[in-house]
Amino acid sequence: MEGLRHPEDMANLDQVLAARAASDNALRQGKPSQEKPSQEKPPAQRCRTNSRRGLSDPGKRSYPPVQSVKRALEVLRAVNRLRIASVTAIHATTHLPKPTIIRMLETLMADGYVARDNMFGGYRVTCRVHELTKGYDGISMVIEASRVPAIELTQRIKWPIGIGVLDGDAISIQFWTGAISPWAHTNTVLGLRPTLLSSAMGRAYMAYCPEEEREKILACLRDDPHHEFDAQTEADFRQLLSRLRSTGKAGFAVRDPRTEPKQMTTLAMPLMFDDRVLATISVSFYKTAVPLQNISAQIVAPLGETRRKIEENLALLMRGAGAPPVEAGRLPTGLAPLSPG
Amino acid sequence: MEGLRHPEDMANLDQVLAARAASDNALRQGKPSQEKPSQEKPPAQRCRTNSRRGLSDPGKRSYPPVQSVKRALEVLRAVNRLRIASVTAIHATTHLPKPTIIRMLETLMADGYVARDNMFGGYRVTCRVHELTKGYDGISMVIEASRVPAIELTQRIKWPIGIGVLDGDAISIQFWTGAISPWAHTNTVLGLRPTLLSSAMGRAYMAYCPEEEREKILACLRDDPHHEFDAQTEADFRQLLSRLRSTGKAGFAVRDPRTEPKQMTTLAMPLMFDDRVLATISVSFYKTAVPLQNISAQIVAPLGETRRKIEENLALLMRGAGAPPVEAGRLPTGLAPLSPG
DNA sequence: ACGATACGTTTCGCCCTGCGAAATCGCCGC
DNA sequence: GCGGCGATTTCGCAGGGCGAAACGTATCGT
Repeated sequence: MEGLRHPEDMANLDQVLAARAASDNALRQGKPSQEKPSQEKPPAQRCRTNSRRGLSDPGKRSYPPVQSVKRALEVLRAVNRLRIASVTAIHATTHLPKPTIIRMLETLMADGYVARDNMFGGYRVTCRVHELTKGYDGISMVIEASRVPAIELTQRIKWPIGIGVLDGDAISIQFWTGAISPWAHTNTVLGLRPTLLSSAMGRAYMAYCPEEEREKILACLRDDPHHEFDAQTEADFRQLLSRLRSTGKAGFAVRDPRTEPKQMTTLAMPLMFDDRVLATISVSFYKTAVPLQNISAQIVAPLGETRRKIEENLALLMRGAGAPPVEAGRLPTGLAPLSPG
Repeated sequence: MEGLRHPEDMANLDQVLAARAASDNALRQGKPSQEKPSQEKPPAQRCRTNSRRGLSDPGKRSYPPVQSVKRALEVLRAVNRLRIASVTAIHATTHLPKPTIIRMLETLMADGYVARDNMFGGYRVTCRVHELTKGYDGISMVIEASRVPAIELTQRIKWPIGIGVLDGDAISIQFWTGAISPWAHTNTVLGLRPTLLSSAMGRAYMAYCPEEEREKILACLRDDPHHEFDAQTEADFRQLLSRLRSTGKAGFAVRDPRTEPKQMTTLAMPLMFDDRVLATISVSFYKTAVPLQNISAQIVAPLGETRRKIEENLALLMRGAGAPPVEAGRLPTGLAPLSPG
């Protein structure tokens, strides 16, 4: 319930987050998150993508947004809304001057995003627009769904959280809250590719992905000489996985204690939609810092709750993403906004 | 087989069509489509969206494409391809100067299409990009799939073809080849909303749409006092529909002969994907021009063939449109192009 | 630890591109 | 064949966009 309400709301997600950036940074620096007179110019601490520091501060923008680009996107959005769009209709919704609208439409047509002719009497978008969207499903969506809950979890339990997705024969870590964890043990883990066999994330993935996929992956591991994946190893691994699955929906995987860093452990859960594992989420912590009997309460329970929130978000985003081509409303109207009646 | 091979190819569809524009226009004017020395300047006949003339001629562009817009879209496309994109990676694929890339990214971020932070170390697209795509499914896609085959059909049988989609309690005509038919009987039918009960398109839709949808629509017609839809009418209509369905997949609907224009008739088929009717296609012709015994060969057969082509295209486009979030390849790689190894 | 190196970001002044009011053009309906 | 509507084009001005070069801030190797 505290998650996202509606795909539309997602546009605000990062704004919400941005608003939280200050406190994130404060947290990182151990300062109490006291309010500071907002008029006083903050110490101009730019944050770059390659900075280990917290969030990017949304204030300072060296470049003002490029006007023509904003307008073009506005026009493209309008054509999407209108389905079959006339210049006047676009003008009515965007209030841009008509020459500008035509200029943008010409530009969009030149790149093939929009088509026009009198057989349908207006402008429409073409399948080319998918090029502008294709990359969203997958890691981008997972991050969008995970960002807020993962940050909250880190603020709560202090240990860094990671998110990873399947990438070939390994997990690829794509998100990591080490920047706001007081106890991050390393600079970054972004881009690392923990093993499917011995890492917590890999095990969580393999345990909960659909059987068909699991078999295909195992077959690949078997065939690839890079992996020492003999019959015994496979049998042991399969048993590990089935034991994991038998713990039910709330199960979590643990990193093979024989892997580095040995003074830490990692604990992972799958992030699922339907029966697929879209990604996995993990927490890493010093073994000595969390006594064994406290792990359930201090780690597993919060992580499970975070997982639930993320999966809720994912479900909403998936629904919004793969919008059904024909709405199932009462009697759908709006495919044809041109209708004269 | 002669249809579209691959969603990617669709970008060329309109170019292919555009190349055909000249002959379309020639056809319209009854001139033999003789080649004219291409150096000789054609009579500068601009074609506008609201023109009844054939296709828009792709040559003349009063405005050159807006550079910054093209670049911004290029950057957005690159971010989509890269999933998590660094400035350098974008630079490598686009060869745009880095300041330009950053300027565009800032602009895209200002509009919320792109997000950035160091927790995932780069830029990614957000769910907001759906605003740039949303309008494609539905009529835009149907037209994209139908345009070429419908035009070919018109050139072959000469009678005008119409494409319509469900719009509330009627069909809305969204595409019409009257502009290139020598025997178009009226200026335009775009935007007209033929009845579900008595029009050929409406009947074709109702006959072949999923039962659940049909019942819902019939219930709405029953409840809406605007329609005189008494029990007897409904019974007759249901019988008509079931008789239509019983003719199998190749069935076609005919316009109620009591509706105007009475000297013509209209004949329609559904355009289906899976078990849904995405649109309907129709031909209208003078009753006296096509003797009853010739209708099957001169109208139904060519229309059926066209329908098949369009449905093939639709299937390809639908597949490309609703791309599965996780590819089912051997072992999918590429969700994470950042992987260092 | 400390430079070396790589990468992200910003500055700044020139110049050209994009702007939009107004004019033009083509269709439609009368 | 005229008037009105909507699409498209013209054209001269000026502000927006451009990118080489400079500048911080990280990471990496030793």
